[in-house]
Amino acid sequence: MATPLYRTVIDTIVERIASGELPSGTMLPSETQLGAELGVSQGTARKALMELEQSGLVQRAQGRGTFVTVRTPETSLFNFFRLRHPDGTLEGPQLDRETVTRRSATDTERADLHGSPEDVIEIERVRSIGGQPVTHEMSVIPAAMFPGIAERQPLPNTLYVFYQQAYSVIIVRADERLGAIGAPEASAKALGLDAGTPVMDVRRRAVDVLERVVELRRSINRTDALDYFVSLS
Amino acid sequence: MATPLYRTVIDTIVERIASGELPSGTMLPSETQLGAELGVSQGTARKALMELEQSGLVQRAQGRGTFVTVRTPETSLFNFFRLRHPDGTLEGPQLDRETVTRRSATDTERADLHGSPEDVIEIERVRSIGGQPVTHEMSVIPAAMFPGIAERQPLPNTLYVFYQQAYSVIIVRADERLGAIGAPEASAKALGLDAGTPVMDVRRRAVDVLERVVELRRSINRTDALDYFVSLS
DNA sequence: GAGTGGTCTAGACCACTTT
DNA sequence: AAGTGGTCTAGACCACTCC
Repeated sequence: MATPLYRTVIDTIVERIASGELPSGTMLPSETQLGAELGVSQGTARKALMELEQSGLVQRAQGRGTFVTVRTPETSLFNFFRLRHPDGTLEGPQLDRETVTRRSATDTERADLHGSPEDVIEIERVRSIGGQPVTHEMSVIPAAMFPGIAERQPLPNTLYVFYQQAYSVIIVRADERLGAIGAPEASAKALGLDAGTPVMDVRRRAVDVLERVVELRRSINRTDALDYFVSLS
Repeated sequence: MATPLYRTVIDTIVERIASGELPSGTMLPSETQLGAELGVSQGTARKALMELEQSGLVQRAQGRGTFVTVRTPETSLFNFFRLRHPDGTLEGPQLDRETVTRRSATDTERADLHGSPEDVIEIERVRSIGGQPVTHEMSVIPAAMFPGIAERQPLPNTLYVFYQQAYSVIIVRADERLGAIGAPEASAKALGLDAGTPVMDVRRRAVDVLERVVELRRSINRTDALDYFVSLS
C-alpha cells in the first residue's frame, strides 16, 4: 500500500480539473459511479471527494451532487483580498488604472517563479474603494504560461478568476509577507499620500493547484480607513 | 438524526479536555475502546477522532495512539507569533519588560470579552529578538477567568501555554486586524524608535476551544528587520 | 420517485510502534 | 506478539433535492 487508493483517485480528479476536462461548475460523477469507473468502493471514492471538498476544489451538497468549485469575483475577493472595513465588511475595489508590460525577468523572479521564465508580464494596478485609492499593486507572471494576455486589456477586476477561466490556472493558496513602511514615491503619488506616510507593504507568492508558484505580487496599501484581516490557528 | 453520533462523541471529548479531565499529553482510548465506551461503532469513533485531529486538539500516530496535543512554547510561537526573518526562519523572542495590572474593563472590552467582565488583567510586555526590541504588546483578559494571575509574575514567555496549563483555557484561534501606523510615543520609546516611524499595528481577538473570546491583544511591531508571515487560502 | 450525499455499522487486512 | 491507527470493502438507512 505504497500510495493509498483514495490518493490516486484524488490525483485523477485534480488532473481532470487542472487540464480543463472538468471546467468550473461541472458536476462530478456520484460516489458510486466514480468508484465503479476507477475500480474502488463507494467508500473510497467518498473519502477522495471529501478531501477534495476540504481543499476547496469541489463543493458538495446533499441531494444535489459534487461540483467543481465556481470561483466568482466575490469568492475570490473574499479569499484573497484582505482589506475590510473596521466592522469586517468587504467592499469590492474598483480598478482605477492598469498598465500591462512584457519584459525580461529579474534574477529573483526567475528563481521564484515556476519554470524559471525568461520573460514575464507585469501588471500594475491602482484600485480604489469608495472613491479613495487604497491599493497600488504590481503582479508578475510568467509570460509563457499566459500567452496573449498583454493583448487583452483591460483585464478583469479579479485576476485569479481570469487565470482560471482563460488559462486553467487555479490559484489555491497565497503566502504573504507583510511590513509597515513609509510610502515609496510612486505609490504615494498613486494613492494620493505624502511620501513616507505609513503604509502596508505586502509581498505575495501565489501558488496553483499543482503547487507551482505562478504569480509574484507586491502591493502597497493604505490602512487608515481599512484593516487587513487575517485569522490564525 | 438531528445531531450525528460522531458529533456527540466529539463534544464529549472536547468537554473532557476543556475540563482538565484529559490534560495535555494524555493518551486517549483507542478507537475500539472509545466506541465501546460510548456505544458507537469503531468507525464512528474514528471519524470523531479524525475531526479532533484536524482541529488540532489531539494528535494521532499510527502504532502509537491518540494524544491530547501538547502545546509547547515552540508550537505556540509557531502558530501565533508571525514575525519571521526574511528567509522564513522563526527566532523566539525574549521577554524584556513586563507589567501586570488589574483594572476595570472599558466598555469595548466588556462588550468583546467573554462574560462581560467587570475587571480585567492587563499584561504589557516588550519583547526582543537578537537583542533588538521588536514588539510592544498589551494583552487584556477577564480577571475572573484567571484568578491569582497578577501574583504570579514574571509570567512565562508564551502566555497561551500558560493559560492552558494553569487554567485549562485552550486558545485555538486568533483573529487579527493589521494596519500600518506611525509609532505612538509610548511604543516608539519601548522599541527605540522615533515617534512616527512606520510600524505594524496588530489588534487580536483570541478565541478558546469553547469559542469564547478570552483575550484582546494589541501589539506594535517593528518590521524593518522582520516580516509578518501569513498564508491565505 | 429517483438520485444524491450524510451517517453508521461490521469486518477485514495492512503498517507501524512498542514491549 | 500485542496493540495502535490507516486503508478498504459491502451494505444499510436517512435526509435532501429535483423532477
